[in-house]
Amino acid sequence: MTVSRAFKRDARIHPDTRETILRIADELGYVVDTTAASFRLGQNDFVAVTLPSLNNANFADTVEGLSRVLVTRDLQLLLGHTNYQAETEERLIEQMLGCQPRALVVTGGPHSERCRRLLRNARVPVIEIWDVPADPLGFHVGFSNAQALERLVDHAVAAGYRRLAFIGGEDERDSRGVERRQGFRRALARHGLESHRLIPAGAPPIAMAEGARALALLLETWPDADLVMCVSDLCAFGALSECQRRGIAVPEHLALAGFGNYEIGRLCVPALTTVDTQARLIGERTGRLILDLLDGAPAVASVVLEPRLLARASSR
Amino acid sequence: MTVSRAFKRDARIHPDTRETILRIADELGYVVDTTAASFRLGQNDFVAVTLPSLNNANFADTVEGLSRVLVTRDLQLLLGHTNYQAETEERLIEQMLGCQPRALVVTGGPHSERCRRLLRNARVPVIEIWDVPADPLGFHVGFSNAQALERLVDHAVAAGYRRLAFIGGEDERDSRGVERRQGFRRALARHGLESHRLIPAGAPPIAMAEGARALALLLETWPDADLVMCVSDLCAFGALSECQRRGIAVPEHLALAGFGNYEIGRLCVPALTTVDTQARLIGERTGRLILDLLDGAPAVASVVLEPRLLARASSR
DNA sequence: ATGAAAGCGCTAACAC
DNA sequence: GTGTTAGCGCTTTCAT
Repeated sequence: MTVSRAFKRDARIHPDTRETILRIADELGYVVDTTAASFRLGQNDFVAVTLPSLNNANFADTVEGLSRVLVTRDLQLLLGHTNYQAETEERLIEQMLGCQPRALVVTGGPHSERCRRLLRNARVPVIEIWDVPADPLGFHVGFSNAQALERLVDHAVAAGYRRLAFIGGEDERDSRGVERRQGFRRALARHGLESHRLIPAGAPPIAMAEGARALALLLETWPDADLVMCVSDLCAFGALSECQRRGIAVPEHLALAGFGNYEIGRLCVPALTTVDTQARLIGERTGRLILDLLDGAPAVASVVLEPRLLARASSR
Repeated sequence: MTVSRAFKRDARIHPDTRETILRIADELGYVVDTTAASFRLGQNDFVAVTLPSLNNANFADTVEGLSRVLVTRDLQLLLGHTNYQAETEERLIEQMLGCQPRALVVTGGPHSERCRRLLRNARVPVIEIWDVPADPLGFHVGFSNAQALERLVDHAVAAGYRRLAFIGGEDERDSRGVERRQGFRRALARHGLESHRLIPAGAPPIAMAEGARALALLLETWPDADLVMCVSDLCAFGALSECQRRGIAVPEHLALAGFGNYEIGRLCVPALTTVDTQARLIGERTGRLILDLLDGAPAVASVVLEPRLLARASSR
């Protein structure tokens, strides 16, 4: 017991005793067994986070923001990725819950029924992020993907575009993409415009190559389109690159818009009109929510952020 | 005890009993408490990984490859990032070792003295990746960044380029960048060419914006350069975008080369000459090494991969 | 300031 | 095939 106290910061122990113990521990190469401590305390210092994909700058920004907050309490991130597969997510979440984390942060996706049950019965706070779930499992920090796309459509229609197309969002595994496409259709319907120019982009993750391919498909299918919205900036850049290869002037012949405010959209020529989802802020707010929960402080169950429209040169 | 058996694969238990238990557990949302199991068994299922940055497609590929191998044994990744800061790395590695992982994978960076001591005294295998360390701490899986750059220079010189410049690699916190710059200088010296056209890119992580800024600086400082090599494809794309904004034809007026075979380099116009570092393979080989170590199988201490040169349209 | 006792949830070993 | 027992190393609680 005295040894245990010697290794704690604020324990009542005689300085000499502590010093002796620490010295001997050092000689012996003794280190506190944190697995035993975690077990005894029924919890450890992990905050578990699931992501659809590791290779995504937006999610990386969120994790960065989350990490920045949690590191102030020496909390460790236990990261896992689902590859946009519900079964993988199920396995991952089960494994993570078994680790008894202090909180579980779940990024998007339609969850399997079993997964939803696991999350609902979890003995730790569950925070869904990057979305405003219709049927929340607990806490959530995010924004409305559909509404963000509606804003983008409103802006494009105000700028005079009438024959809008959308690339992506047809694969149910990417629920945020699906929502964006729904927002696209809803907004066009509201404006009394056609919303049938929909191009599939294939299985998530939707990257640049998919955008290039989808643009080629668009030119065949809906050559009359005057603006193409893409499920992400990466996809939009792929489309832009295909325009460049084909000598199609952007935005003169065809306008483009992306989603997510990735760095590529700021740097490419022309720069992409997009929506800033405030990825880092999502992480920071999630982190603060977790700290509030751990402190027993009052915590709002629903944090809804406002994505910001960024009008750039890829559309007029 | 029977419940415990029900959750184990090769336990002697009646199929009906197991089924009943699993069903009820599922209803209850019960999951095995792995902190207790880890404690009881004296070890857990973590493999800890440090990365300089989370927001990097190359590192993400490596983690993806590693994960794909480790998941076959239900090993979990404990991921942490250092933000290219030696002090952050020290804190991170200390915390990770406290978790008693089965192995510790360390990505790059110059380590602090204390950090090196921690790693050397670690009671679990330490694997350095993404480099061929001069003074290995244990195992390593990587490639020679310097040699990869030398190959790239050889190719450029063979193509007729004589006034080569290099962007990045001046900040010691990015040891791989430093190595690449050294390789650049060494190869030029070998060819009897000048190697003084060096442009700083600032603090890591070097992203696209830094590349754009550095290209502007290059045009002021070394306007005679005929080819610019960049510390990464991201940086090179930034430089390319700056060329596009300034109406500089690539590769006719100025040729470009990147590093890392990022997706952007394949899609942009013109596509980037680059080096494929086989990021995913690094992860897979690291995973297999770890499995060998856990199995007590003979494991090679040093895995050196061969980066592949990819000649594309951004240089002739 | 230090020590004694109990128990966290699991699993190896053994009994039936 | 299933149940019983014991104990992993720590920390909380209470006693001294």
